[in-house]
Amino acid sequence: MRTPTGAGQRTATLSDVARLAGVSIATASKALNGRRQVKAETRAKVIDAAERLSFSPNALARGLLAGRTGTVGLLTSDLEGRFSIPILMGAEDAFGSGRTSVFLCDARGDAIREQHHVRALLSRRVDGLIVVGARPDPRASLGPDLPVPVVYAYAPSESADDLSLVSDNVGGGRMAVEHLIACGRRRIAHIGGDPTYGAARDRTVGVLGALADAGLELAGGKPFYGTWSEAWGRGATRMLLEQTPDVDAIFAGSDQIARGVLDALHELGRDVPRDVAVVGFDNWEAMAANARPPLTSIDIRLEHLGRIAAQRLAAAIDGEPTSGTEVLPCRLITRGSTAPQT
Amino acid sequence: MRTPTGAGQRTATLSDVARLAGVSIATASKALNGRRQVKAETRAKVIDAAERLSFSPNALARGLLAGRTGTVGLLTSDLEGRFSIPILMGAEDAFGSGRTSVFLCDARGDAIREQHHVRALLSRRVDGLIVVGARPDPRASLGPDLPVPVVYAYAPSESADDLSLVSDNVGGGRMAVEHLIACGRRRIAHIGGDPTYGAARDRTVGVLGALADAGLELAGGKPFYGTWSEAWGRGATRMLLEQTPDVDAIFAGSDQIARGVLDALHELGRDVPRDVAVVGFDNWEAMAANARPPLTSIDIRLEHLGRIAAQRLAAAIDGEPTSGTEVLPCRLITRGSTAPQT
DNA sequence: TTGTAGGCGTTATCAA
DNA sequence: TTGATAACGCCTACAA
Repeated sequence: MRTPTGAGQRTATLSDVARLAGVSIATASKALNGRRQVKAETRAKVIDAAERLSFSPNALARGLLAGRTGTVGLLTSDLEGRFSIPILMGAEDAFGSGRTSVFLCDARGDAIREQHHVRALLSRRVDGLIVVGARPDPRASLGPDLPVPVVYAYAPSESADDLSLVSDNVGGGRMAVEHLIACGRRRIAHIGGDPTYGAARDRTVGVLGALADAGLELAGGKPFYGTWSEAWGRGATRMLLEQTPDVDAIFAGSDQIARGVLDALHELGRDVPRDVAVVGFDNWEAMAANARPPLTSIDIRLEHLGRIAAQRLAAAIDGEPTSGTEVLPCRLITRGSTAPQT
Repeated sequence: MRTPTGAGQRTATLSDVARLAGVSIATASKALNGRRQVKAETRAKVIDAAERLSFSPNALARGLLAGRTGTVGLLTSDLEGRFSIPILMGAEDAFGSGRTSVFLCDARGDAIREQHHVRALLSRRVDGLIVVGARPDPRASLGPDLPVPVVYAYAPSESADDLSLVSDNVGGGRMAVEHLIACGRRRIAHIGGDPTYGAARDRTVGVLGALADAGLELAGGKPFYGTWSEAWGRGATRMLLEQTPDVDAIFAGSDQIARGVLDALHELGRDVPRDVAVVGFDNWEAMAANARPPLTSIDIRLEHLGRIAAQRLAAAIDGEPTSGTEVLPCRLITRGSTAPQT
């Protein structure tokens, strides 16, 4: 039976349960919340009644009283969700089985919309906020005056008073090159992404560090910067091979760039990984795993980032705030595009 | 100044505002809510006080009273968010500026977890639910007894009593083939995805319909089914061209498959679009726009789907429920992989 | 035009 | 062991 509102049965309240069980509201509450000041028999009666009415406590009323809602806001600006979704999933995981739910709001890179969402979330009395930036560069802080703790993930806050969690792009770049060196490569080039991104420059820093440690120089003489696209990966590769034909490895600034690199190498008749090894960045499964050959890539572990963000936020909500920027390590995922040189 | 909890200032309540403005709580409420039974001067005083305290009404208290929370649950099972994120964005759009916020929960294809999330959402007293399935095949209904309206998007409910919104896969397949015919192609083949997906089979139905209308037959004699992967696109294309070398168009069941098709055609020395035109499905921007040449694709308009879902849900919440399955049309996005034959 | 009072559904305190 | 009662923050009759 449906009511005219399109909804099923009206939700039962605690007083319905109490009435059905023949006890007071207070007793029903205690019974359901596992308080021990209630006779086992009574408790059973109440629980039975609650089940029969499929009672579910009103979190609003509860939150009103407790001053906590078990609710967290995730504010993103990442249109496609490529970054925020894994972060969200990690966060959901860490918050554990349903004690905390997540409001996801997309500001679409618009400051006005962001303010708007912040207000909406605060009026819903979220216990805290996770802010995921549109790109991994520092972004404006939401300010120090919010009534709830905030964790910035992926993109750090510009303010050192905030807590920010970011991926270790320097370490990631280093890791890629160290892997290539371990595979026996010596003529290693780097085709980076958009140089206006700090992440692109950081990765280069790692690249140069690892090369220096091994007493090597960057093949091609300098990093190549362009855009985060396959087209750039193709173009840069052609340019690179023309001027430096003896390259035996290319570290690409993203998996999309790497796809372009693979394409161009294929066209130029270079075998991957025999002639040239390739490493990507992001470990974007759909891109990396379906490449030919499958692409070795640096995984920035966004789910892990989300998990840590949730942990830090939970700690802050419980009165143990932290601040500063935490840099989380990347991870190498080895696939067919690199292989030890025999 | 930070309190020890890591949070900024405590949030002001209506009574704080009232006290600062020197009026009663009731008057403050009326003033802020635009009731006209209040002197302009008083109203100004109250509004000023509210701003000074950066007062924001407690949505919990409000919802408790009103029986509505301005909150909706979006329950997905789509690990990567490729489908649910656009749907979410469309829904957010339609719900408009912040009157309604969306809880996003990912059940990860696990029925237990889904039940769990449903309970959590209901206890938070969401006004309604949008359920996005993991794949576009019918899925189990959440049941008729929920206290709030539900809209199934992308994957329909198995129950006709529910309201479901799905993409028109038959129409999409037809649209792809009609476009190819309009481009002057006559030897059109279809490389589909996983045949256990109703969507894969539906697209074929559309293909065959369009061909029949034009008095054509499917090149290759039958649709090729496999998996939703680039590798399958490559393999199937080789197989197809071996047995039917005169193919002049391929409609792929997904953009990933289409990428594989393009790859294989390139290797086999067939020019796209001159020798063979290619159409994909999904209009997955990252895949389609970066393909070489850029891929014409059928867009299933997920944001639009989300927008309609939100509208239907809002209507149901306002007491105008609907049921049955609504089939939403696709859209053709033309790019370089098809072109009128000259 | 303003203020008083009751109630939304819970939980916690205290008395019975 | 149980039950009455007072919050939580807001809105809305109704009374002043």
